[in-house]
Amino acid sequence: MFKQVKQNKAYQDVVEQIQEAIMEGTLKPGSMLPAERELKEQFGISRGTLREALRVLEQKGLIEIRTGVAGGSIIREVNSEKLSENLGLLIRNRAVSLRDLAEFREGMEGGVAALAAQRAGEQDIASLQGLLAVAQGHLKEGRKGWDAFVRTDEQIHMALARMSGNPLFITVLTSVYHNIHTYYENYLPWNKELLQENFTDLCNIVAAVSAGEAERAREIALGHVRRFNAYMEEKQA
Amino acid sequence: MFKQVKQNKAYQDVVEQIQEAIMEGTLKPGSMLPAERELKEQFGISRGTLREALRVLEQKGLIEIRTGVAGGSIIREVNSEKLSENLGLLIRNRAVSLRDLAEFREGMEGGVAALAAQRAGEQDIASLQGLLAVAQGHLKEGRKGWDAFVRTDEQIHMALARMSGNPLFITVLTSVYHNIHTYYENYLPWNKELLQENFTDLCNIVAAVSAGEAERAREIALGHVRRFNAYMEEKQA
DNA sequence: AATTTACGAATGGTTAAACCATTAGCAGTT
DNA sequence: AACTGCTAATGGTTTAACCATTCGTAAATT
Repeated sequence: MFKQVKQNKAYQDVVEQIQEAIMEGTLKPGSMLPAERELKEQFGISRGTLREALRVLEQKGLIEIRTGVAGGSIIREVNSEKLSENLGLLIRNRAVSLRDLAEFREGMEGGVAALAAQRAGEQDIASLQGLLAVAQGHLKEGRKGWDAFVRTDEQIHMALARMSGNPLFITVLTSVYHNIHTYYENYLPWNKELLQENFTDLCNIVAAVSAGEAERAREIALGHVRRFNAYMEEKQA
Repeated sequence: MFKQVKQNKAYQDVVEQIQEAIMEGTLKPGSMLPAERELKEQFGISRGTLREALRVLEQKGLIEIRTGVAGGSIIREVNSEKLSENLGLLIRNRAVSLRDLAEFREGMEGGVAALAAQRAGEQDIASLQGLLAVAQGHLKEGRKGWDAFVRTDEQIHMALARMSGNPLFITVLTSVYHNIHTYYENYLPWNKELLQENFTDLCNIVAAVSAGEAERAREIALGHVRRFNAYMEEKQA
């Protein structure tokens, strides 16, 4: 008949209050919370309890805590760092496999390329072409340039994500790349043909984006990721 | 010349030790940590410091803390709950627009439907058809069944995500749906034709999934989301 | 015998006051 | 002008005690 009364622990209540204030905009990024000895008075709790609350907020990525005379709790710009960290935990625990990551990427890259094609400005296109040039340079270096090439490849994909203008794509892809990288480094046998093929794909994607051809960009990007994933499956199996 | 010495705070050290033990498998899900008063001795720290560490581990989703005589810190099966929570925070805070959410959904639904078509078993297909029947029932109820229809629609999409077997899709789409729902409820003007059209789409998607036709499922799902988003843009503009 | 009640013990939750460690700014010195 | 050392404010940690919740068990009741 009646609803269970929610018995909040004191520190949870503090976390919620501060989190809501941040979400509402009452507390703005860059501003600081009062000192611990002041805050504990405002909330009417002990310092230990307050510190448990602050640790939680820190772990959520909502505040950063600094020591020293000008130290304290600084409200942070919300970012995807903790999300990425969390994803990394899942991966390490084998809850998310390399295959899962690759599949997920396959689902998103096409859409990202299409959006980028619709929205890229002149500056964006110039920066893409700059990255392509860098990639080509690394490719010419032979084996010792491979690592750098892969990183540049990743940068191009991230640049496309940014041009999509969609913070969700940017955040989620950032996390995926950050975590997929370790797999590549440790397990994937690279070779010259694969890199060359990748480079050609990238050139085609950039060309389609530059021309504003969304559907063509989508198709090429999707094919690019698919081919890459197929290679990976083959080598891993 | 020398590398900066990393001055770990005591609680961080504790977090790392316990986290590593969990990741390595030394501490298995379901097992319990010693009581706080015992643990603090083992680590050689005070109880307050230990509790800060436990709060962090709890916030990471690695342990669950229970009170009472048989209480304590239980090692949890790693799951995506906190990742979802984190994504929700990002969505709320970054003022991710409805359009961003819709675009992102557009990027993923096609791939999800295709994977579901490849992987759905007999039971999965039966449960999809059960959901369709429920949806149809709500549709017949007229206006008062609309809300229920929308919820069922969402359940069908979530079921497809689960059938994709990819924890990333499941996690991310769960967060997206959870957050897009509030928008729909508050801002979107539904009408009978739209719902009917949605229902037809769903039937077609389920048919394609049942037949194991991945590419057809992809196309229909993509078209479905696109048509829906277009309608939304029109009504919001 | 079965059920209910009351209590004890173990565990997490919270408090209080003190002291340690770090750091920005200032005052004095060179 | 540059260096040096002090001061004060802030987070980091410790200690010891008590409160609150919960499970098992023993006693009381039916």
